[in-house]
Amino acid sequence: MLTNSRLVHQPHDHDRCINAALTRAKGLCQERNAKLTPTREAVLTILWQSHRPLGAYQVQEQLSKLLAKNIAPPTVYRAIEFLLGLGLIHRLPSLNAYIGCPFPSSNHSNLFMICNQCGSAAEMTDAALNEVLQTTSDKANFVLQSQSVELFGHCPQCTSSVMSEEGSSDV
Amino acid sequence: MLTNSRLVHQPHDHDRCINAALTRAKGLCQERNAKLTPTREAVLTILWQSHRPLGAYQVQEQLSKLLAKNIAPPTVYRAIEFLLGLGLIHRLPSLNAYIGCPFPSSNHSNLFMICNQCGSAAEMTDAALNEVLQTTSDKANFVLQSQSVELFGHCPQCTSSVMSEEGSSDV
DNA sequence: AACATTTATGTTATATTATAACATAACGCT
DNA sequence: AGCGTTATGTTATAATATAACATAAATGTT
Repeated sequence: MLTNSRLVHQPHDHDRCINAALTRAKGLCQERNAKLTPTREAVLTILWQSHRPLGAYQVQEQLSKLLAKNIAPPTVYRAIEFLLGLGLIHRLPSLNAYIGCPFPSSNHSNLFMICNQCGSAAEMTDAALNEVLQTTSDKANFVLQSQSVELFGHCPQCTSSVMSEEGSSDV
Repeated sequence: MLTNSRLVHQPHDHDRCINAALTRAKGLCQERNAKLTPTREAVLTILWQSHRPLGAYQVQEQLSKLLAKNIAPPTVYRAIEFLLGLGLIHRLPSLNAYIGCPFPSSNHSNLFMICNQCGSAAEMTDAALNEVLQTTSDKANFVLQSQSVELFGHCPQCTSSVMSEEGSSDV
């Protein structure tokens, strides 16, 4: 089972995460003859800097700052589209938001655990899950092409902090 | 395994579907002391009339016709919110669309099979799936509260028609 | 190097989905 | 009837996403 749950939910050297992600991205782009332009690289970095999914307009803000000029929505959406195409990021439909993918080269079908409290999203792949989805589809004569699985609840960190300080409420 | 796959994908007397759904809705509202007002009932009917999920503004159009007066978005969204709250309809996040729920009273977690070709969406519940999701969450110390599972592909009908007439392409 | 071709970005406008805020109307209770 | 609660009407606007066309940058070809 591939997961970045521990990385998302525990303190760690996040700069190394980001660098590793950029290195992977560059490798993948070379393989595919795709160009990781400065804009695209900046968007990828921005998405990786946050363990929470970011909306396109949040990306826009940060991108404008980072590149020190006004960036219009289409530029952001184009970069997002490019990165989605390579599997370097994912879209979380229920949040209208985007997040870096920790294992872009593995041919996986994604599952997200989204914390209702802190907004973090951890990605996993689970063979058992994919089997069940395939079996269920087969039973219904449904030809499965892709999937979106979003789980909502409380991440480990928020669960333990809820235990100590009472009366916390979700976002 | 609860499913409305056959109903969605095969010809049937759909008026009976709708009537049954309305009857269930009325029962549920009585239980919960909730009022199924004409507007809400109309929205539910409209959503049931289509086996494809409808966007809020599609509902608005049809509702305006049905009630023979201009209906503004907030009215639609309020009715939708009400129906969602009772579990009478579901939202499909990846489509920004809504659809009637075939088994609102059963305490289920939903899965949708969405056809990329005809746009139909069939709902199912699958015990095995829910177990896997629970197990996966447990392993990650994630406290699961709710979920959204959307499968994309080709429904049985479209799959068989693809076989006969070649060269069809997805929406 | 000069040119054509493709690819990426800039720019403006607008479509689509959803909600805020406040006003009015309908309902349910005493 | 009067009062509080719930539902709807109305206007404006927020948030998300894309269309359409112009420019620029990179790439390939002669």
